[in-house]
Amino acid sequence: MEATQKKLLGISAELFADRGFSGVSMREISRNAGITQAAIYHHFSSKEALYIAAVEYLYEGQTVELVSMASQQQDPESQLTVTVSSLLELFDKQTQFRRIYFRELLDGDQKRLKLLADGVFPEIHQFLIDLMQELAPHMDSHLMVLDLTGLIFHHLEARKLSAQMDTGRAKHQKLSYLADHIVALLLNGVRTQ
Amino acid sequence: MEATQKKLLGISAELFADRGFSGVSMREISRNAGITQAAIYHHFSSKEALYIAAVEYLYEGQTVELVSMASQQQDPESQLTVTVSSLLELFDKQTQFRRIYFRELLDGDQKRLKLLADGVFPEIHQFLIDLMQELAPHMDSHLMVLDLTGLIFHHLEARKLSAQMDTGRAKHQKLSYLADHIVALLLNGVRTQ
DNA sequence: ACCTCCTAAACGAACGTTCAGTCGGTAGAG
DNA sequence: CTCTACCGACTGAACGTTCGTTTAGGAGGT
Repeated sequence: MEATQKKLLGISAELFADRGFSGVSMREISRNAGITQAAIYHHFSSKEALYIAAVEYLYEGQTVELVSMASQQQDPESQLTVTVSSLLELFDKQTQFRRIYFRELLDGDQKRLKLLADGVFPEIHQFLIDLMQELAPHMDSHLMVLDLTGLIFHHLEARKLSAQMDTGRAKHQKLSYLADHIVALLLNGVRTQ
Repeated sequence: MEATQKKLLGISAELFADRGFSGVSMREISRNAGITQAAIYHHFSSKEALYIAAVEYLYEGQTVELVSMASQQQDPESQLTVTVSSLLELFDKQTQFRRIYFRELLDGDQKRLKLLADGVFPEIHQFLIDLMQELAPHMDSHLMVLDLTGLIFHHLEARKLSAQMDTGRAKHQKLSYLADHIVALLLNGVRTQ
């Protein structure tokens, strides 16, 4: 792939994740990329095409990093612990992916959701299914994936909100504290161990 | 409040929830309200002021409905069951609030998040704290609220995504199935009962 | 005479997109 | 080895449209 094209995809992904499709203009993208607006149309046929390409570009990197985690642990419970804290750390850094995920949930049409479902979810799904199958064969693994992603993504994204609440305390911003809480909830629910 | 003003707020809330701040134009709002664009500025000073007013208008209705639920149940576990399915049903219908919540998580600045934290969360928080305190005094109730809202909101919003997946099945779209799953997870975690 | 609520029309700015043309490189023909 | 034709990558300028907002004024009630 061309250097300019890759640069455009990276910058577009960053801007679109930050402010959404209609919150970013082609002029702004071109300015950040150091080219003219017209040059974008040499590489992508429209703003929508650029957006979709940028989202796909963002999806590509995500699945690979997941597979190599947590499999070295022995018992399932340790694997879950490692998985949760790894996912928290990973998606704490991958802010763009997290935000695009939420934005696509809100605004993605059928076709774009299919892209998300086929391009990203199968791998994370399979990865978690293997774990959950061992840990909790009686649960609906499909829903378990949505539980985990929902808990992790929501906690990460809601930190800004927590910080605004009277009850919000510093520990709630710490990933390790979040991880312990989520693991405890997933393992035992609200019951005392 | 004036009828026109209320109508503007309702229509704005609907459109902004559907397509976001920059995805909706003042012309579109005025067209839907049956007035001219200029008339909006008689009631609201700017697009942003209208957006904020619409969001506040959307927040107002939410907290009241919560309080009257689930308190008639006896044991804490039944209360949780009723609460989860009530929240699922409520926010399944309140699509606008759900979408605005996610949008504000993504795009809300400090001031607007404070609005959300102070205007909506304290009530739902207190409501759930009372329940959780009884059910699980050893857990962090602040995080429990985020667990619950995260699980419920994410499951509801992710149904569109589930439908696109190979593993997506009809039962995953049923609220009662979701409710049973969430309650089971919250009560026991992944462990077999 | 004044206020509230509204319309018609227009403002400049920003939008996505297009178009003609330039520039460096490269390949085929002589 | 040079001329020429062509290529992809890009610029500068403009297209028509839509944007948020403003202005001047009118209708109706008090």
